[in-house]
Amino acid sequence: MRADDRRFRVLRAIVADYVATQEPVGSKTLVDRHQLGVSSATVRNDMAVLEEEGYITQPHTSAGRIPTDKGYRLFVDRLTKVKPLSAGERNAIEGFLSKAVDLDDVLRRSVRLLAQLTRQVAVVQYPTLVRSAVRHIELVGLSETRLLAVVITDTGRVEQRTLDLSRPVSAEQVQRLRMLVAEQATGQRLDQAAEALHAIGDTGSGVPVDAESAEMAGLLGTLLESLVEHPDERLVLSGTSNITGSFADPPSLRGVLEALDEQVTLLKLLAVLEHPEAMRVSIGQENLDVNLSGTSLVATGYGSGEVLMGGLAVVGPTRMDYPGTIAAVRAVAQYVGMMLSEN
Amino acid sequence: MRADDRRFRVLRAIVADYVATQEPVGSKTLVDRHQLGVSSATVRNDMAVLEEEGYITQPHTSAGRIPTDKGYRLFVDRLTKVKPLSAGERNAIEGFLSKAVDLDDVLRRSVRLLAQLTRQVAVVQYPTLVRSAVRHIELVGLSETRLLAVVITDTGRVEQRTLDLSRPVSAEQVQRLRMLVAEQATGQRLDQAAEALHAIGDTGSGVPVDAESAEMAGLLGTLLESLVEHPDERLVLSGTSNITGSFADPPSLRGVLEALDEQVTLLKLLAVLEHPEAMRVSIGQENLDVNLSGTSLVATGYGSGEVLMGGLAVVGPTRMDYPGTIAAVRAVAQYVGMMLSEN
DNA sequence: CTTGGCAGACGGGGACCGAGAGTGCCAGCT
DNA sequence: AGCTGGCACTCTCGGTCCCCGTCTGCCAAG
Repeated sequence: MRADDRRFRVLRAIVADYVATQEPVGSKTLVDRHQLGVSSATVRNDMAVLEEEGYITQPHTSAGRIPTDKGYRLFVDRLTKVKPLSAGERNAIEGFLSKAVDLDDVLRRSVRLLAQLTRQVAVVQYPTLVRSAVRHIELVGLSETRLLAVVITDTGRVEQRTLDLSRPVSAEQVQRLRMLVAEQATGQRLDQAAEALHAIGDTGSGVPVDAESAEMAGLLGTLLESLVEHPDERLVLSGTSNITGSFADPPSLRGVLEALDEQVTLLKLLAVLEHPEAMRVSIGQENLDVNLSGTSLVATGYGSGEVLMGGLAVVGPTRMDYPGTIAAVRAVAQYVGMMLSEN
Repeated sequence: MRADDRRFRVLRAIVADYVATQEPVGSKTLVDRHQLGVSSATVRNDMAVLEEEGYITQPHTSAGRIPTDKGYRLFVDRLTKVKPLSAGERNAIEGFLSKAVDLDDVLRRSVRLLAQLTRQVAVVQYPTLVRSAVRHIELVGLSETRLLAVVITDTGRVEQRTLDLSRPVSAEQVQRLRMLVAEQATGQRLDQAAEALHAIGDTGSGVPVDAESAEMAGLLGTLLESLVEHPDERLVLSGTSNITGSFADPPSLRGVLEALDEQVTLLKLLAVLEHPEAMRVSIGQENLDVNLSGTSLVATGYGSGEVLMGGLAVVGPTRMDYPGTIAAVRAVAQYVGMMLSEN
């Protein structure tokens, strides 16, 4: 398999050169710039094979080769050592993030930082509330059938959701419910509180309540569950201007910006993450959205310990510095996780 | 002043044509497309005068003329009738916005709508909390010297701010403060509550408190004031992809995106608004930011009645349909104001 | 299996040119 | 005095042509 091995080295060299120069790379420049130990003719043969196997392609006859999505995929899959960030960079990250005063600030600083480090577009998802305990739940009647629930956790996070009720409730009922909820949920972990609220109304719960309150308590319980399970569907974006250089072609640039504006696609891509440590690279056509067929997404989760709190990603052209981006994404994710756990 | 009058009509025609076609407009096409009642030669003379006065310019010798910033300024200042939106459009706005379930949703739908209506970039600022009453204030100790204050208003808005204390406080002190604040502030309008909190510690307030609590109450008071006075410094953006067409030139496009990313500039531009009805158009170089020297900003405030709650704007190329944009911005601002007042 | 050599293909860039659009100016008309 | 038609001039834009350089594929020899 020595020949196969060399072919992979050729592919790697092509990726490296193309990422650096943004220009199709030919056999001669390849042997000049990398120590491949063979002549350009040999490289040409290897390139012919690589092309036949679909790893590289030429934009037009008699131009150099550029990697295909499949080529990048192989390159990324075989990445062994992710070059760690320099001590200076790590210090810069820590210094910049530690100045954050609240959740919004942490997230905004993180995306910004990530965008600057990678010179691409960065995205961070608002975190979930796993493991937090309920400090207070406030209920506000918006209309006869709409209730706003505000949940404050002991970690200082605040979440609000609207509740749609099946039948109208009176102000007194809301007031009673408020007391009931305070009694049952305060101090508990979110999931426990959810359970407790569901239990109300069940026979033998020991808490005497009317039917409406029981229903609403149930709704609240489900709401708490959804707070725990479903990550917030908000995203923070930064560095949009960085991709102007990467997509000179106006229509494709427009497409990318549209996709970023939509957010739906991004949320879907981030939703597949299941573990904070998981690093997912999605290249070109692998993204479902046609608008993103020219981009790659480097995504990972963040959280405290094993618990996934949210996702974080970098979006850039398929022609990007994967090792560098992966390193930056991972590092920032780790710091964000730390910042959010230690509170 | 008949000649002067005609010259203005020529300028108006140039603006109209240039906005429509995006191409420099010459004297002949001008007389063809508009009923100016004079020959092209006369128009040429007028154009020469307009150019000398700085209202129009030619990109290069023997091309048509395009309006300068000064030209747009005159055009906008002399705008009398803002064409009202069609009934269909108004219905569409109302229908789309009325589906919103909470504040975030209202704002997101508004920007989105505005971006679609104008085919440009839309910005909305989070609203202030004027006139709201305090339903609940929750305090969470983050560290010995940091306190998170969460304010819930009767309108269902939730705001959180961090408080930096000059000396460490104990959990019991925070607990005592919580009771105190609940007693003094709940149910009051924000500004009244702020006053009440400041009054604590003053001689003769009748409320016996220790020095630390008094200090913290004071801090809370100032915090409430700042909630009332300073608009939230968050913005929601939409329609970024729309400007790719308007700025074919990559570097200038990048500049605009950078400015939008920064937000600081936008916040400054929105900060000058003082009244919900005020409509402010800032053209080209009038924007302080060099990155925005090719764009115009059409901004207005929104709120309930006389009270300004926040700003709302459209950013686009100086070559934009001012009457249409102004109409759309005004209409959306009115609806947003309504949505946020009626809650 | 590798290498050097060679012919062939093809895009990019520069030079050239003609068409078209637009201007400025002037003389004449009202 | 102001408007108009005419005319000469200027300049950009788009198309064509052609050459240069680069890169490939293939082949025969090591």
